[in-house]
Amino acid sequence: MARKQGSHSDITGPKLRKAARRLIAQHGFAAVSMRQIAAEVGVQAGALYNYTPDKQSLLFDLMREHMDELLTAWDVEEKGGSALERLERFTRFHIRFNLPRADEVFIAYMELRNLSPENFAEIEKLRRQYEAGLEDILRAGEAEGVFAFTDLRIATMALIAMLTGLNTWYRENGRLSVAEIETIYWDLVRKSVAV
Amino acid sequence: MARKQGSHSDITGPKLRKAARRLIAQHGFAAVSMRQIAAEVGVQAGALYNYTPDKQSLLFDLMREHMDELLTAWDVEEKGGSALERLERFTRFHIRFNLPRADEVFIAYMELRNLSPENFAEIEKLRRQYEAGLEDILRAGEAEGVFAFTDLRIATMALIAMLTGLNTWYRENGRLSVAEIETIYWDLVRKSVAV
DNA sequence: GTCTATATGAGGATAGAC
DNA sequence: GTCTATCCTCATATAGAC
Repeated sequence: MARKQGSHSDITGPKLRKAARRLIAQHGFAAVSMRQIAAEVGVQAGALYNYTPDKQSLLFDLMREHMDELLTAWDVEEKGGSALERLERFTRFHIRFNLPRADEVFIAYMELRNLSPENFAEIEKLRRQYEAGLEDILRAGEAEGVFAFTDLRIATMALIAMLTGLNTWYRENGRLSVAEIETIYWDLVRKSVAV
Repeated sequence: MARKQGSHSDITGPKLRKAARRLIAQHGFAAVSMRQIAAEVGVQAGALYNYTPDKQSLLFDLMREHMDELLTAWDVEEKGGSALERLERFTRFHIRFNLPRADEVFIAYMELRNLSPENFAEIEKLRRQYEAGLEDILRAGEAEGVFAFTDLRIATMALIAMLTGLNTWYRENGRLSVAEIETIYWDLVRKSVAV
């Protein structure tokens, strides 16, 4: 039961991740120092190395955690049905999942170049997996005859870019609710691949 | 006629901009040092300060030059006509202009946070100008009754995000020509705002 | 215009005391 | 687990010689 005085591993760990996420999203990985992160956590820089072997691992862990959560959440959401239903579900899921995670999404897209080659490959694999989810839906819809597009791969990338772009201008407490935004985007998505 | 030996201002200047553009796009502004840039130019770091007052100005000049070229080029291209013609022209222009400028576009989107507040405001103004070009077209199309969308601002941002996203996956010598890509995207754009 | 040399500071990471 | 102190490297920017 007794816990050593000064032992805060269950507090400092999450605080470290949270501070790193916020600071990296705001200033960029290269521009943020371990000292800055430590200051936000409330410890000295040296103490951070009890929680991460180095700065690179810190970035990698943030990105992998984000991608894992994304894939797991989509796995739960994906429930079959017609291609049209599945595409609507994907559209709304993507918006609902990404909107409250502005920092994570920003980092996942902007800091790829700061990953070591091995770490980059791993994150890239997870991203491909997610893209494959949408690609499957579009392929199914084409087979059903409810979707039409010239190129499957381009349609996939174009839709993801369109939906993710929302994060660059969305601000909480804006003039539209998330539900309204979902519906507006669903209208654009649906028509863009309509027969 | 005579030129002092060792005077290379007309060579080193452009070389500096070119090296900075490439390195910043690859590694990020914060991660690139003046020494790295100088090495690529072929001079010592101190010599760069004959061409730029500081690192921040270097970034700002790159971004402003890019936005100026973009706005000037679109100004030439924009020739009136029906909203449908104008939207097709915008779509093809955006792709044709941005595709060969991967580094510039990347920097323009990724390094905004590394601009000083004043510089940020100026670049942001130019970006808004460009967005307003598309917004005008969509508004005109709605008035003509040839376009339909729920929200003008979202439609504008969604289309720009979709088109610009192309830069993240396009590789020269891929399986599709630029002309083919233009047509494929135009199909997606046209349908997404169709009545 | 470019060089070398340097001022001045900050960076990541580690060692050893508590 | 955290602290202080420190190593070592690298950064931007400037000064003055050529």
